[in-house]
Amino acid sequence: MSKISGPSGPDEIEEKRVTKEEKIKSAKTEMGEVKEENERLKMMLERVEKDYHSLQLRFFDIHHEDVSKKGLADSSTCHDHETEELVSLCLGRSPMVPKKEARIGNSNKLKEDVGPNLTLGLDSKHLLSMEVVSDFSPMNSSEQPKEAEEEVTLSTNQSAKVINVNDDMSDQMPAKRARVSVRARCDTPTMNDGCQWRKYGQKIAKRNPCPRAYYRCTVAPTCPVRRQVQRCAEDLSILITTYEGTHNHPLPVSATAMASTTSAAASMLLSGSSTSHHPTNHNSASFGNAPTTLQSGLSFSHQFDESRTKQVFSPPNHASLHMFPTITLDMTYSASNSSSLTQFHHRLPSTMASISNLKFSPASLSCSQDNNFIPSIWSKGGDTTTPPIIDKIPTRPVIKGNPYFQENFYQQSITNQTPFKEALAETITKAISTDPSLRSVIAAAVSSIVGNGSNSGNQEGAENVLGSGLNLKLGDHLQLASSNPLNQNGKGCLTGYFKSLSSKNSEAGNFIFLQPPLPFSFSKSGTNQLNHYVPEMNTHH
DNA sequence: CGCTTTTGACCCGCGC
DNA sequence: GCGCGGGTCAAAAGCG
Repeated sequence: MSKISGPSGPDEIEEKRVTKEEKIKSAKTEMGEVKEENERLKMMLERVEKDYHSLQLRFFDIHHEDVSKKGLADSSTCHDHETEELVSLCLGRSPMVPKKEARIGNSNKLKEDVGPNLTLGLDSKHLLSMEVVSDFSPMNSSEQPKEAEEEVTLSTNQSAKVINVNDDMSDQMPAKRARVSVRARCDTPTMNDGCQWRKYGQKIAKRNPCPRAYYRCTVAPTCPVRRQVQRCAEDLSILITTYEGTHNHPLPVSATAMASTTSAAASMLLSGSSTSHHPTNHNSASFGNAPTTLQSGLSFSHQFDESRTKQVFSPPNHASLHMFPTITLDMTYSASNSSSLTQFHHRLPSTMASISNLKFSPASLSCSQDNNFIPSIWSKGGDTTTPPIIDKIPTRPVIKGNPYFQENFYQQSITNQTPFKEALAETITKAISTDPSLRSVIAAAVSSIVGNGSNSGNQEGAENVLGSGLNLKLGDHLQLASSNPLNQNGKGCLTGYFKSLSSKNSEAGNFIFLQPPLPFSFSKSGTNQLNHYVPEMNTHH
């Protein structure tokens, strides 16, 4: 093998030049292809949006007719609808949207308003699971929520790599699940999220004298979803509900709100690294350790299970089964209650302090015990044990009730005498209007999520999307969130939610996504558990 | 009677 | 190996 030495001859230089040009050419070609692909996707999205709209309009028409009939027939029903309107505001519609538009659906308005943020009821192949894991796994499909649970993709950078933990990481890291913890002020034993839960255990956990109750989803016998409910030791009015797992069954519409919310939150968790560009997140070197704070309001804190706070800053590879990455949705701050904000700041450990930065009450869970402020429509059927709804309006964008909101507004009206609607509109509007950065932050997070989920874990792609300012993508993301098996029935909800948001406030779209949107039914379990959270010391262990 | 809740026992992983 | 703590099981009790 002779080695060519000495200065390159003119031929060689020419050759290099040609090679360079070829490279440039191919790069250009590639770029062109990508652009085309982008265009195609946009077109597709537009098409789907159109379809969605026409369906939605039809729905509104039908619904409106229905409402009108019922309204004429029963004045009490009117009241219900009022409540319904209120709730629908929290769910699918901008708080600013006049009820009539929201309900009846001004078609022109709708068409105009359906911004790129609209989330569509597509059967997204991207499963945005509550499981951290499932988002990145190529194996991940909605048919295999359980398998997804076993996959682990707690990558600090969560970058382009698609990791099938079963193959790649199972040996290194034990199975981890994303947990979504919801903190909300609630005087009742549990927040009613629309699902049916069966209590299977109760324990006194360390560092909290209040017993922790364990529930499993009983909607389907095989559903792996677990829920833990515990009062906050430092403020008994705060109820901490932690969800873990992915429903492997269709959910009642009333349950999709929480599912959407938790899946969205889990998504945030998953997108930890990408959201870490947020100024407050510089310390998020390891996955999920830093609180993700949305400055203008709703904030997520990534952390490990609160009961294991010692591990909060453990390196990711210090993983143990105990280290469930947990994202906390803090709904404890009521916009009308500035003092609670302050208190919360003081109470929280430093790592949590930032999450108290809530400027509105996005809560959407109900305290199941307190039926007083539950829309009468819910209790109409008399059977509070069954999730209302599916049979009535399967994909209803206007949801009947949002107990979470109810809870918060209940509180607000107690303290402020503020009417529900006004309070709702006020809080949401505030949050949205006071901090434009919120939108971008959420968009970033969501984009990264989608990048992970839809682009085969290609975060780069998500960033590109984000960078290109394609709000478009946001809708996708949201839909992704709602396509979680957790909320298989929730597409309409989230979709409507967003749509309305985008319709009235272009900045609101992303925001809502983070809100726990919804309607919840009353479960017997909820009402029977009043005493569970009164610190009972009779628990075992 | 069937379902849910209660609650003591048990299991498992971790740290020492 | 042992103790601790979180989580789950399952028999008994409760409830409608």
